[in-house]
Amino acid sequence: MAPNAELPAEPPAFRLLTEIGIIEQLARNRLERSLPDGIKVSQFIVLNHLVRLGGAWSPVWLADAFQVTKGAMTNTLQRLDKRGLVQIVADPSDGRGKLVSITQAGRNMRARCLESIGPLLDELSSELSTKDVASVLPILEKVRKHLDAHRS
Amino acid sequence: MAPNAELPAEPPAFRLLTEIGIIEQLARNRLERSLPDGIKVSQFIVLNHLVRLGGAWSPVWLADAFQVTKGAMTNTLQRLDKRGLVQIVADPSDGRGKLVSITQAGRNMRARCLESIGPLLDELSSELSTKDVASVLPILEKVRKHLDAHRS
DNA sequence: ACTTAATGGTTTAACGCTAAATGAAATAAA
DNA sequence: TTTATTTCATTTAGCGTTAAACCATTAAGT
Repeated sequence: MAPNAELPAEPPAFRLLTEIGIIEQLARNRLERSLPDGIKVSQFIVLNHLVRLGGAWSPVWLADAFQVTKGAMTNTLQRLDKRGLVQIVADPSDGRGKLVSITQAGRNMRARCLESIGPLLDELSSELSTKDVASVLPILEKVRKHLDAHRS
Repeated sequence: MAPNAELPAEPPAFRLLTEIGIIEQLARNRLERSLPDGIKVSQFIVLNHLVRLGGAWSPVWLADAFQVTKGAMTNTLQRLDKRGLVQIVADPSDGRGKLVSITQAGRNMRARCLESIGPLLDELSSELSTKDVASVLPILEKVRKHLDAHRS
């Protein structure tokens, strides 16, 4: 059974979100297949940011930065900690808080992750012109910032 | 602790996927807050397509169309069926298969869903120019098709 | 016809996520 | 000081997802 060819189009914003949803799913799937040792995208993101930013950060700061709940961040950090990829210590200036930083093993793992996702990024880069990406990114940023600002 | 201002930029394709990931999460969250009766995005998508396409479709066809596994589709269809929003019958021409179609209750629910997500779509539409969306969609489609074609 | 392979759908286990409840510690108010 | 409120982190329950195993049925190969 073939789809009907004469359908009224969905609203543009709807199509945008649909496209984004599908890409997210395909990209996450592809990334997690290529990441080493069962590292998940959420874990890689934390590793990557800890390496890039350097220093020590609280779980709640990380949760806010990556738009996930505290519970999700607790889970991610525990898994990274079990592998020795991050170091988690009590915040000396706040008895409630903790501070998370990268370890050398974490740095090495992040480097391996970068290598493993390289081919995918290269593929996309050759699929898209620099102009393509440059025109898309600001618009997506606008969408993201709007959604971020208006999440009741 | 403030982030370091002098960071080398991530590769463009990386930033693209990051942006898409965050938008997906924010959009899904916002949508599921506004959809009626705890309808999930995955359920709405199935309802919407059944209404738009009409007719009866097999679970495996739906799973392929929406890029989810058969198990995920089984789950979604079972929840829709429990609510009486879809009708599932045995495929008369294939003893293994089933055929899924929308019910009147499903049509009504889909209409309620469209109303409930209207405000979000309107917001995005006013945030983005028609030209914005028109320039973004083809590029995202290119990304999606590439990922779809190259998922080993 | 018989055997083998492929397909349709379900189920299970494992994971990530959210929302909400909890306990501990810091802050504000009285 | 004492009380109330906010914040940090964890835990629990529930949902959606994948991957893999499974059964029933159909299709293909011999």
